Amino acid sequence: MFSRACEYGIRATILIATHSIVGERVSLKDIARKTDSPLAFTGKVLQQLVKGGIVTSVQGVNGGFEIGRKQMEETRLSQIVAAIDGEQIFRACGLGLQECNAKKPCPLHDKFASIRNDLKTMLEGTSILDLSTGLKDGLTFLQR
Amino acid sequence: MFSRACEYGIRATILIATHSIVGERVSLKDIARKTDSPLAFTGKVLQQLVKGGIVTSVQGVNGGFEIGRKQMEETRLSQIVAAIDGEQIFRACGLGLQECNAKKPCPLHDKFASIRNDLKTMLEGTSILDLSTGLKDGLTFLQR
DNA sequence: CCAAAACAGGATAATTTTGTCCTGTTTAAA
DNA sequence: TTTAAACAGGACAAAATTATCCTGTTTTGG
Repeated sequence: MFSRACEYGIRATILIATHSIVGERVSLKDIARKTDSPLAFTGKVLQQLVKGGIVTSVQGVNGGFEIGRKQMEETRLSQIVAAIDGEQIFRACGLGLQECNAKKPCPLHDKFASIRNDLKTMLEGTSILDLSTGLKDGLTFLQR
Repeated sequence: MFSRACEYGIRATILIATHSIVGERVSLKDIARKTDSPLAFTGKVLQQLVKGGIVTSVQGVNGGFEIGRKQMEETRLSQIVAAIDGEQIFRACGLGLQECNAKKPCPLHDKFASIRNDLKTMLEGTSILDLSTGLKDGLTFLQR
């Protein structure tokens, strides 16, 4: 569904948020360890998220990644996905046709568009904060 | 969503069905042309579909691919996807965790499972014949 | 029988994705 | 001021996916 890079990015962002909630920064090293992700590669993904304005990075000793309270409330999962995988997943034809629309639909168009739209709605309706609270309370997990 | 290979496979199968409905076979050459797919690669995908029992191939002059009436009624889109991309898409965690379930869910588990299940239901409820009739009647398309 | 059409399948190549390594810069603390 | 922690980013490597090429086998029609 999502690329590896995107999965790592979402996991990293959720972890960062749970730390930011209690006023802490997280280092890439800790992110990689706590989300079971390859360190250097996750670093690249985080660079994309910083550029995309999803999370903030602080260099130097005691640096790391963080995300503001308002940001975690307002940022939607759809934005993380878009920042890493692009908008393709929200628009693309299920059968890979470049020009597939209501006027000239592929055989799966209607049924696929319905699912794709449900996915879009779900991703747009889910904030980083939504995903982080369960993790912070030990109800959800980011490993294995 | 689906791999390229899978998209080609679905498009090929639908095209084969529209020809089989009127008692014709289609050659790989025609399939590639009419579905805008790379010939040799599509050939490989079709080999998988033949092995998977989705379509039948006939060698020699006047050979090609075909699919029986009963097969096209009974075969579900989910089976094509499974034959090429595997069952991953029906089971996998949205965040890529290997062990994500109701007992130990990722933060997105419930919301993602719901969408994934809708997709599964849709694919299992759609037959090759369903997809082929619109194409045969000129209401849907497989190119561009 | 022979030629040509057509699928099967191995080998190889190109591209994309995933992943690692190394060097540089920033920054706080000792 | 020096050191070490930590992110940034370029270069490179590995793996997976996508795509092509070529040879072989099957089969029908002339």
